[in-house]
Amino acid sequence: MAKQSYPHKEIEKKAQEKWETLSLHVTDLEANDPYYALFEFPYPSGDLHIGHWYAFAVTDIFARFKRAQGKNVLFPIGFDAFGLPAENAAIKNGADPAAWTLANMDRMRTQLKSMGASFDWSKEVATCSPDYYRWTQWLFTKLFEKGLAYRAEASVKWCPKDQTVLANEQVVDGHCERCGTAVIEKRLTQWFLKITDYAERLLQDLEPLPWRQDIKEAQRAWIGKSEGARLSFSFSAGQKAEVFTTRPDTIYGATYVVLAPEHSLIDELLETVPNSIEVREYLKLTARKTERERSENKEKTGVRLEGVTATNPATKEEIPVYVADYVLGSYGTGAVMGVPGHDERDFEFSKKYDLPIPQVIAPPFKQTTEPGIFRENEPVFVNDGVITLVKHWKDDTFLALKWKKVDWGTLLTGVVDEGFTPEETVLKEIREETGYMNAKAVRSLGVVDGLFYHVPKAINKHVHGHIFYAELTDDTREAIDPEEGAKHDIVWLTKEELKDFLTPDTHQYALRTFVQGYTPYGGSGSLIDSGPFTGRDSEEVTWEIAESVGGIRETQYRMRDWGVSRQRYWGCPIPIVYDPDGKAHPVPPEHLPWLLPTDVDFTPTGEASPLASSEELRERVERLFGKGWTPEFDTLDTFVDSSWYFTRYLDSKNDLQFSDPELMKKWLPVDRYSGGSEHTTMHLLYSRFFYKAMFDLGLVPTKEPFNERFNRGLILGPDGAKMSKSKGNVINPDDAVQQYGADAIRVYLAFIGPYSEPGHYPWKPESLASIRRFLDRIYALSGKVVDAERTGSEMRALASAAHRVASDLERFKTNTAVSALMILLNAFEDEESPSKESFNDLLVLLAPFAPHLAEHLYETLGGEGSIHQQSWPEFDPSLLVKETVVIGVQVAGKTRGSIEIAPEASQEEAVAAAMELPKVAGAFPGGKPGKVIYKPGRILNLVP
RNA sequence: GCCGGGGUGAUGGAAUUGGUAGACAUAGGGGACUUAAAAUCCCCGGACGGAAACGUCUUGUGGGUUCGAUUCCCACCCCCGGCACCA
Repeated sequence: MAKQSYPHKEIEKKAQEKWETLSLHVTDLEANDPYYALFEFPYPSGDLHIGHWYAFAVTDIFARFKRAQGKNVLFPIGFDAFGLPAENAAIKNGADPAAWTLANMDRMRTQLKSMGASFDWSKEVATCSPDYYRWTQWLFTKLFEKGLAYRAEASVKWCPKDQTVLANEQVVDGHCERCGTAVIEKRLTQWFLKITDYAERLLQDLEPLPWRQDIKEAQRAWIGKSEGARLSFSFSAGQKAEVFTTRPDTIYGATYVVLAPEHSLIDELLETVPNSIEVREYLKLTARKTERERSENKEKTGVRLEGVTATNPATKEEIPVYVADYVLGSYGTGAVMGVPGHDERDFEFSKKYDLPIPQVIAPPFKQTTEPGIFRENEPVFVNDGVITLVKHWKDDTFLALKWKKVDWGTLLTGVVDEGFTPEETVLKEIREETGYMNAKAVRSLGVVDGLFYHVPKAINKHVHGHIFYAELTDDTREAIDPEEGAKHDIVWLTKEELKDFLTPDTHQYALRTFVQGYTPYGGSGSLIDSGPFTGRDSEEVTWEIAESVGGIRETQYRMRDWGVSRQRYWGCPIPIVYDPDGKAHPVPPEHLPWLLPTDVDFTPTGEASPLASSEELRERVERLFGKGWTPEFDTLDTFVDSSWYFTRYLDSKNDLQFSDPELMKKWLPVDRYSGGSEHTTMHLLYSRFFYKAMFDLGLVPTKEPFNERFNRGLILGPDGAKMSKSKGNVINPDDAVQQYGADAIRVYLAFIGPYSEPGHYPWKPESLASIRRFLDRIYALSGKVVDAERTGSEMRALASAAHRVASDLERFKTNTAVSALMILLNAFEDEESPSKESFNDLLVLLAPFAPHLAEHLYETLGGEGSIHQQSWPEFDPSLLVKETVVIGVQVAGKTRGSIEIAPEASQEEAVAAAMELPKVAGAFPGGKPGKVIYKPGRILNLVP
């Protein structure tokens, strides 16, 4: 039978009108069984692109599925309508930002409706509407009253092209995220929200959320918690500098102190230092650099404050003080102690300025291969030893020992006996073990710890290996103890040969240190030259050491407060006015919404915010508050608008409250929130913070706004590159809808890959065509159905599809859900004449994916109401249990065939069936396998 | 560099969490229908060998645990994402 292509345009239009008439998607917020399915509301750019489709169509599939499952689903939509593009269009074409935005919203509504998504338009919000931003302002004033909003002068990222302040996240590689212009820094008085007060809670409450690891990790990294200690260093000139360190255990290795160029102590110190001109020069230089430039050039720079020293509180040594811009003024205390032996950055700095690099922790190497694997939980014997690189008297080779009983290669080693120094031990060992008598230039290369099991002595050992270098002056040699000589042969090897020859890791370390020089070790281990703590484990005594120098525990966060001021027009006006003394006051609720003035010249001047040009605003303030009062001219970051929109959906028309508390109690937190990965550390973190602040104000019912969170992937152009106008690979969804229909696009996007994992998928027209074919086949099949009893095979196929689709959709694995539908269709096409009843169930399963086609066919077959009011078909679970299963038969783990048996068949039956297979029988001439592993319904493995 | 997530056919991706690897599709090949093409339908579809039955190999690489490993453990290589002078 020839397939006909179904008339998608007609069908889709009709179905959409039907849903509208039935008000099918208006959620009754009072009804039971709430399920809040949320997606990030779009910016009204004016054109619906394929990314929107991916975001909304696939979440719509989920929303429809949840409804079929009996949930009362809220699936709202709105517009994140403030923002730069409207203003840029205004600057460019003289358009009114408000009119431009509203026109775009109109256009997008039409496009959005063509998707056939079940959005509840009755609850639409637009952040630029005074009805909405009135509450953004109200919430801001609440935060202000709670002390969570404050003003401070800060250096901000400034885009010279957009003439605006950028959030840290909007700066990508030192360039403006939007226009790519290099960002500069500027100092302005700004409004900030105290997100740092919530750092710990944002971190703690992240833990139990059912989110993917990568999302949580990104947020954790952004918060950047470090636990450490605040230590105090006294200066020779009488001052004190506090430093923050996460490694107080390395304080015996602190050889200098660094102050950030912004450090408050510097001004005072400048008065006494003899090289103040040089220091001032340096300060000027770094001030001119942006933070970006400072970190771009990783070459460390700094200037010593001549004549000033600090006392290392542990060693009591006087150490130099530097100003260097590798220390940030904005983090910790703006001062650090330099520990070059155990910090990469301090190491670089010390090398450049020729500072000593003492080692205070020995890197440990634990033996993990035979012989001598370190035995955890057994007593450990600690002693000192030496590892010596002995250079040949003439050649550029080194003495190594090739052991006779074991396949080992080592350097010369020895135990440091009571009453001997390591240096003495070196000379002693050279003589005793090799007979060479004249060595010189003994030089220490540091310490390395070896932890291993000493097989002959049957004990765990922890040896502090003092590494030395020595040179033989000549080949004068005496006879050695034959017992010593019997253990190993002496070989002379080059550095390169040693690398292959040396067995223990500790000796490899010794060689590396000799060849490359010392490199800083940032881990833990036993302490060296650390006063009373020498020999102890650095990790164990960290806090003891901190306390011994009067340090106090402290936690630092990398996250900074959220700067929310924007020197732009098209945003929510900050609801603040200043009295004649310049003190900030919140605009009281009766004056909200605090309207965005319209008599504004929004051409950026770079000097003041566009609102400063409004006469009306100035007059308004004087009229309402009195003479001499002035307005705030900045607008809010649009991330503030979007930090609470999901609470407004619940009660979008309320003009007494931002949302109804009872409804919030019922509907929050959002059950499933889907959006783009790009919002992981901005929107998602900001809205969590904002919501928590609201929670503390008693405004919302829970401490977290979102339960599940899913980040979606990206649709690429047909060429596999990111869609962009310049590449000419942009797919216009409107065209695709014309050609294939909305349903085909929806199913295609669901099938492209798992929605639960963000992947990158090229747009493949041939694949879309195949999805359309799939829908056409369903359409064709509808002509074949008959009024008849449903068959067992139909029922089984339906039962497993219903089960599979449901469990896959639950986990957002839309691709396998579609594949289950395809399998179902394949099964139905094999039926002589599928029953109408069964086909109807197929349509219910299809309905979330292809809502228009399913609606049409449902109606054609005489269905009452809408298919989208039908509930998910339920089947007897026994239908999922197959009568027989095909299981693999293995011989010694190798597949040799398969048998079809009842899932509950006994082992005897299974073995008997397997023995029918010639290949299996052939493997057991005796007729009996030695061992049988039988997992009913899974596998039969026969082992000889 | 550090932290996460991954590497499965020509391609997108499956695999009940240790049980016949490659579901479902796409590209490709062959056939049917047709004067022909399109559409549609049927068959093949990891690699190598073989006419075939079949055999050997195969989930980034190398080891290990196990009757059995894509799945668990160790080492290494590569890709993607986040952070990056945060002490």
